[in-house]
Amino acid sequence: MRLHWHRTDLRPSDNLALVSPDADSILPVYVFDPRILDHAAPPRVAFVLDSLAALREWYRTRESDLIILRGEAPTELARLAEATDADAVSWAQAYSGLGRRRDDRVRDRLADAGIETHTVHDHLLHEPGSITTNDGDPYAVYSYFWKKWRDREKASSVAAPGADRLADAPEETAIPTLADLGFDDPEATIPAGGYMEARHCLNDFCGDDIYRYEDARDAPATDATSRLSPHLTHGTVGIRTVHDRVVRAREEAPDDAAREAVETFRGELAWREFYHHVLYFNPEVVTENYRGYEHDIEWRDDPEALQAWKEGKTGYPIVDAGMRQLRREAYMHNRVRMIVASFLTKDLLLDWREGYDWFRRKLVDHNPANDNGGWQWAASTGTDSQPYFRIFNPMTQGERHDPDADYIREYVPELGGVDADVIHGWHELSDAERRDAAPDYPAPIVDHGERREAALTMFERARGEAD
DNA sequence: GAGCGCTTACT
DNA sequence: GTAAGCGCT
Repeated sequence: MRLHWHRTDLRPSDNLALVSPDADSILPVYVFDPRILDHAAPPRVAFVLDSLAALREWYRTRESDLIILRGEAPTELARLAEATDADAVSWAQAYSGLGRRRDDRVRDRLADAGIETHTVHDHLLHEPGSITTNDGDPYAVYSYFWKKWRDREKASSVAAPGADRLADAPEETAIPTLADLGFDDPEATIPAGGYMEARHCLNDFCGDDIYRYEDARDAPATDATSRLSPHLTHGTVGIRTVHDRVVRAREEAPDDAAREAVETFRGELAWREFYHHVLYFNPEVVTENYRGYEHDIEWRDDPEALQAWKEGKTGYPIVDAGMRQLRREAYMHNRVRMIVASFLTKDLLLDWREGYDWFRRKLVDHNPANDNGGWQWAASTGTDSQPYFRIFNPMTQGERHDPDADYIREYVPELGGVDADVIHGWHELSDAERRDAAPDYPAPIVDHGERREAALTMFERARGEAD
């Protein structure tokens, strides 16, 4: 008998370890480890609890059960393995430094007890090290990575294990509540978790919105995105299942433009894999700049500006709408994530780590690979060597991507009755005009033009080009 | 076959 | 500005 340790693979089907032929029967287990929970936050834990309930139900209808444990993973898994006479424990390979260190401790502890461990690469279509430059190095530029990733053969999804492969549970265990785990209720409404919900998301998206993804993905008011990100982060859907369904959508595409749109979405799956590879080969990026500068970047220390950003009260409507969406839904449209990240680092001149930490606490889909990759891209400390210094103009971005200001008005009620042209020109109004239009919405807390120059100077100094 | 200069493109 | 490919040595 083998234990399967579920972590970010909260699904029964398209789960490689559950169908690998090396065990006659499998007993599934999930562990709430305080060392890992230290880095978690209410939105993600709430999503996990929801997903665990669905997964446990799947096992229970097959006369097995998901064992839920609390405590340090090495100790708990060794104890359960001994109690159930399991001779092995399997899990899906982790790619973050924290996850790999934890898994090393588990592997050592189990080896001491004479228990085998099996790890499988399950989270990515192409594991780290399998897509490299012609010299064999990991890529630091996405576009070259994409060219190789795009054309490489992908594995197909696998079925769920048959009931005959599942072991009887020795005891019934309870799923804890958020309060049991020491978390407050999230302030946001958390999207439903679970493998069924993930399937719905995937099928909804691939039946319709995927064909206009190219044109509509950057319009947050339309939101023609997949909403799959929490499911991919927590593994309520398998990546092979997603890719198979996307390829089917491409085959069923009505025309070339629709086929292109599907390919654009496939590019987003490649970004996810690219950033996982980057994190795997550079685990320190969660706290350090990927790109070295000659001197430290002299980020400002401005707690009030940081607080205004977190609360969505910067006086830049598109930024504030995004930050309010985050608090309300534990989610933010991806285009707006780029805008608020650029604003934090290039307008408020605050360290990307502050933004990354807030996202880590608030996003239901946070994972260190994608989130860190996105933050360091916005902060100009990451991969991609850019020919120009990237600074988003928050007004232009708002006008271009939310022209009717529908997204802004949805999330910023103070601007509810205000015309789009007034909203997009908010920075140009006099105090009296602003009071007149929306008395409860703040004036811009910084001047974008001034801060743009200050950002350029800050990075010139870091490069050692100015004093 | 590594080491170079040249070219190309960077969401 | 710089990573990566390419062709040449």
